[in-house]
Amino acid sequence: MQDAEVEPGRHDALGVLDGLVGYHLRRASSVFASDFGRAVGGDGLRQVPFAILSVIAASPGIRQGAAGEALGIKRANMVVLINELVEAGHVDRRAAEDDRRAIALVLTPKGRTTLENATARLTEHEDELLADFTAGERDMLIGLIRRIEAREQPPAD
Amino acid sequence: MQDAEVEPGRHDALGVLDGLVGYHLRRASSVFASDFGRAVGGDGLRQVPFAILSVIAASPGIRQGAAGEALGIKRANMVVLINELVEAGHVDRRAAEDDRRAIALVLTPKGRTTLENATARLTEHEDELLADFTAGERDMLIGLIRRIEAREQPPAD
DNA sequence: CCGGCATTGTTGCGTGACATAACGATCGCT
DNA sequence: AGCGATCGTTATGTCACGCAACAATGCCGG
Repeated sequence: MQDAEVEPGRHDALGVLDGLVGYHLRRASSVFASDFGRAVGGDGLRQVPFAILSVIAASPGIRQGAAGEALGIKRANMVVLINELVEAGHVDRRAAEDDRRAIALVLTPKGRTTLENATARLTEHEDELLADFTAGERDMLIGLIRRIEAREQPPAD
Repeated sequence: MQDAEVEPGRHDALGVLDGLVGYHLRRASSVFASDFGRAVGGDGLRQVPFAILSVIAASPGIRQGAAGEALGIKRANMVVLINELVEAGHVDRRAAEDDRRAIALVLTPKGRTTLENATARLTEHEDELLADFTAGERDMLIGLIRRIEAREQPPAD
């Protein structure tokens, strides 16, 4: 047995932090965030706007509030984000048919191609980042993470 | 086989987003972040400062820069964070012995108890959040996430 | 020994992703 | 008709970053 403080280098000296799932989740998430930037950041597309495009594509005509809810984004913050996407020509605001307060969101053709291009480059980057994962490990990972997401708690009201 | 768009409710209609590991990582990380707030947020302790306390406890006398590096925090941002911790009486700045530019960080007794209390409440909360995970699944999860962290890329310089 | 260069902490500023509170317009229900 | 809930909006604040420039100090080659 050697002295305990000999080699702190390998997996760092994080202390109790190293045993907490939350910390590792945070770091891993930031790794993917940086990679997102390398993949599509050059086009000025950020994570949240990309997520919004994806949701709208999956449910054309979705209400602004519903889109935000699916992504855990507050209505107040959606406004600015949708403004951006409209000004960028990726999204059209349309009046909802049955509710004059609401706004229905649809992708423009440009928005659709932007989403497709970004998705292609993004999956490519993810494959690279997860190169040493087997398909089974990758599914396992997504499965475990989804179970965590399911435990999300409402903000107490 | 039913129509594909029948029930978007259950696991949401996220579109391509649902297949991307990065997105799920982000959401799961935010679930833990909220839980962190519920666990120790009342004491005004945030994730990053807590992480710093943990690193200092693991390596007393560590340089400010080295502590930041272990956590992926830029030196510029460490200044404010350490200021906070010093003002809160959790950390002492000491002059490094061998380098008059550097600063050696140590926990105060108050900092140590704060760290211990937070750690206790935190692991408690994590156990709750991961209640339906077996020990094996939990280890599996941490293992997979750590492999992602290892793929972190330097900021190009 | 001394002049250039890297490193340490620091300051200032910008940004992205949130939160919270208050408001007008509209809807639904009684 | 009236009242509360809901939808989008505006304003404002916070947290966790990022980058650029700087003084003080350390290191090293000539």
